[in-house]
Amino acid sequence: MAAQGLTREMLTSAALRIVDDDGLHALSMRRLGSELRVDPMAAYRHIPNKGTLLDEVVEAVMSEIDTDAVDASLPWQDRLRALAVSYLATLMAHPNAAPLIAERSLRGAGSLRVVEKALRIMTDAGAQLGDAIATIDAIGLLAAGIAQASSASVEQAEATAGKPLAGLPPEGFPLLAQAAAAGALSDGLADVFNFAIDAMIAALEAKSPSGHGPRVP
Amino acid sequence: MAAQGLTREMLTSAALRIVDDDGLHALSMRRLGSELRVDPMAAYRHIPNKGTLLDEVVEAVMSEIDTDAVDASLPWQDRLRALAVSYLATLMAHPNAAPLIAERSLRGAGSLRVVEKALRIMTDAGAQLGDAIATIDAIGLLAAGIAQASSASVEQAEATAGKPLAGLPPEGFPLLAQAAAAGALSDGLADVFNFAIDAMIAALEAKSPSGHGPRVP
DNA sequence: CTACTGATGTCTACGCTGTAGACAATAGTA
DNA sequence: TACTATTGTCTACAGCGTAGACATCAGTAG
Repeated sequence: MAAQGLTREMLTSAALRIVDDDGLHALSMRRLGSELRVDPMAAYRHIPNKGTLLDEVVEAVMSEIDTDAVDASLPWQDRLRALAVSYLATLMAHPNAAPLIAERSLRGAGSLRVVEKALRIMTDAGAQLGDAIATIDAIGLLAAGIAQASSASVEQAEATAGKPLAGLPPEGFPLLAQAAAAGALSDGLADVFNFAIDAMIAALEAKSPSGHGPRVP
Repeated sequence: MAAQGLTREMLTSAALRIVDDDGLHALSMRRLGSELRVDPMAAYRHIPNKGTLLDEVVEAVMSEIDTDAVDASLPWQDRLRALAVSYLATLMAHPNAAPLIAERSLRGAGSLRVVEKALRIMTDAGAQLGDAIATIDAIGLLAAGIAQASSASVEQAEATAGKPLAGLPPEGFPLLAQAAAAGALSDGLADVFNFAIDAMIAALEAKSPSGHGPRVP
């Protein structure tokens, strides 16, 4: 007997809000119900189980990416980079949902739309389909990992009392200790992303038969 | 009153066996206890909570990697590749544990040992520490993603009735449909890994001041 | 207007989870 | 022999996802 009736969209957006605000572990059917002032079981009139609710949340996040925002007149390298950056930005806007996305993307149309767009950018530039898939796979997983890592200190590492390496014996791991001290493991994650993207783009360029991007009309 | 007394190692190896055999979801404290013919609560005499048990499982898997197996006389590119390949091979030997490793590596000495080794290979070759970190981050996340994806069809996708893209409208996603038909999304995952590694290595080579690998004595 | 039908929200209950706290039994030492 | 620390057992609690019965309502056919 809520306002005027539950909808799938209300469930999805409430679920995403819970995840954003209080983390993935806070999203339970009971919590979802109480958020919508409704019996926990009411959700099951609109979704078959919690798994599909999670899929819908992933779809909601992935649909925030505007694949048409990349300027078509730019060279393919820049378009690919722009798409990847906006993908990462979207994940960073919902870092608590990143594990979800890493696990359950490639299912709904919203996610596939982004992948298809990236594939087209690369194959239009002359890349092999297999190499293009390798590139988005690597970039997608990396972005999810980065977004997840960026929120790990907030949600999860509070159980381990601080940074991942805090309290580690610096002797035996001199390079890691040095990197941790320089903040390269947490602050420099955007650099990680850029480095990987540039590496993949350069590899695609090297493999492409023509020296510069071909333009197939 | 079991055989002669529980140990942390018995718990860890039993936990890993459960994960390997029946998946991550099958690992509960009750199941762990029944596997060892012991009360579920007995485990808590040796570990503070389930989370540290999971950390131990990650450590056990990571410790299977033999970082000294890579021939030190090889050029750094080959050594890095060998290390990455043996990392992926280890993950593929425990695909059900891959999500665990993606989430909880960089905590115990066993994991850090591998990372430190990779860092040293790269920095010895003249790479910047930041670039080296970017490389292992990307490779590590990618390997975990690949291992996870390779088992996803077994453990998880049985709920979604088959391959990720099965039952998708091919129109609208022509490239993805083509890739799925060619098996590039499941069979070609090793190629994804090789492509990414080669790309990262090439990027490191390009950034390194000296054209070929320097040898610091 | 009545009676039926389908949709939607509610309630109770089951088996599962991690784990706190009391109790029992055993091993090692003074 | 008596005390103590360690380790396994038992019971119990709050939480989880969700199956199934029941209640309430909107819309339609007679």
